[in-house]
Amino acid sequence: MLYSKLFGKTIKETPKDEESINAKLLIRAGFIRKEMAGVYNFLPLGLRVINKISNIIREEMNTAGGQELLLSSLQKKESWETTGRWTGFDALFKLTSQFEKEYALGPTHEEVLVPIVSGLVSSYKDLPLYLYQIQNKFRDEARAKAGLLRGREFLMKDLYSFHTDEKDLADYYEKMKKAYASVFKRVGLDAIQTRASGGTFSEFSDEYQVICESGEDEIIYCPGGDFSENTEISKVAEGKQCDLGHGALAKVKTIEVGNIFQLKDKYSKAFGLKFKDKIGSEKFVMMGCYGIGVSRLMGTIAEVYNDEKGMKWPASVAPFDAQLITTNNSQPTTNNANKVYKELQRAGVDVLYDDRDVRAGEKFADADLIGIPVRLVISEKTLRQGSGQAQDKIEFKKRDEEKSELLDLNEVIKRVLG
RNA sequence: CGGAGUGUAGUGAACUGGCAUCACGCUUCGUUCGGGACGAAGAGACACUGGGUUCGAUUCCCAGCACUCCGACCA
Repeated sequence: MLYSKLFGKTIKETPKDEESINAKLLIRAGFIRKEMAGVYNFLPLGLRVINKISNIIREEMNTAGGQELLLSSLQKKESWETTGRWTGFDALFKLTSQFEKEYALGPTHEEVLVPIVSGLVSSYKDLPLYLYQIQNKFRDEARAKAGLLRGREFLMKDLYSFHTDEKDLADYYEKMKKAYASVFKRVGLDAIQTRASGGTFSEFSDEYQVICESGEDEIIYCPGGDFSENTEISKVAEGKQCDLGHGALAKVKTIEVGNIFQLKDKYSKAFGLKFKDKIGSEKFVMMGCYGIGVSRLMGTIAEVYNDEKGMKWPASVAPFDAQLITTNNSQPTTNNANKVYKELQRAGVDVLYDDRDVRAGEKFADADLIGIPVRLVISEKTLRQGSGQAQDKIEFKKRDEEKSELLDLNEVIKRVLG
């Protein structure tokens, strides 16, 4: 991609209507634009990150047997009345059409999915079943805040599992824990599995919490990794020694990036979702649900991976693999850079080539702000040795390191893709 | 939803009861060219909305709206 053609610009000043790091940086770097409080638009750079994250989640959900589908955002009132959540779900967006008909804008999808499953599942042979989607959710938050961290419209992955019995649900629940651990690890986050309130469904749920000052949750956890509880439910005191000898339990602020629940038969009962078991008796389907806030995850990564110059994306979710820069517009430099750009693309490197006619300093500053993990520079220096003899090198520098090296194209490709 | 703060050009800021100012960005020209360069010439604003006070309001007052933060809330 040529930078000169990329829709979206970096801005030098930090926007005055944003306080959170994630919103300030992502807006300045040209990833997102605010629509209104709690609602953001994703520009091409931002969408690339969203897609990278989404695809990692897809891979893990598919590995866990999930089938992707896409459910409606506009939902019928009757289903929400069936579950008692038309009035029972505080953050439910309700809208009235020009014909005075009322609808819900989906904050979650049990009310849509369960009736569909109910029509298609009737035997134990149809179970278990794992269905998920990645889709915009709407929640009428009393107060949206912190950029992408708490929005009124946000992207979420929600998977629903359907089982013949509690044992099977519990087994899958454990399997999902592994899938979740894998997702967060792959996107570069250290997410702590945390015991939390089960809401109206069950005694407990498990949350995935990332330690971050700007988070609105608080956990008490063992640094050794064998214990973590949300302080909303925890009765454990900070400073207490870990039972397994890992030291003192600590209290920290966190961002909740995922939450998994055992719904059991709550929605099956509401919608009459039953199946016939092997001996022909009818039973309610047991359910679990498993959510990851995709856009919140992006915001969390922005909160964690940055410095005073800008973003420092983990390679797995970066909008591009590498950013290519020239420091001048002389013919030899430009010709060489054009050639390198093509060869990188041919080798499968997703590269953002800053071909603008601006000074080097501006390109460097923008590259640091955008935060692509690898910066490649082509200049007089890389094309000529100290003795004046011609050479064909590329300066390779990682965003999160200070040192740079002069490398051959092949070595660059190897390092970027490796 | 309670409390506080802020609304002026695409962005960030200033000033003022009497023709609205600056920087960045943008357009054109020239000089520059490894860390947001320099010079010259331009374009760009119903000063959030509505009311009030006043000869005159962007400025003072009231109401509303929007955004941010704190709190409450967050299946």
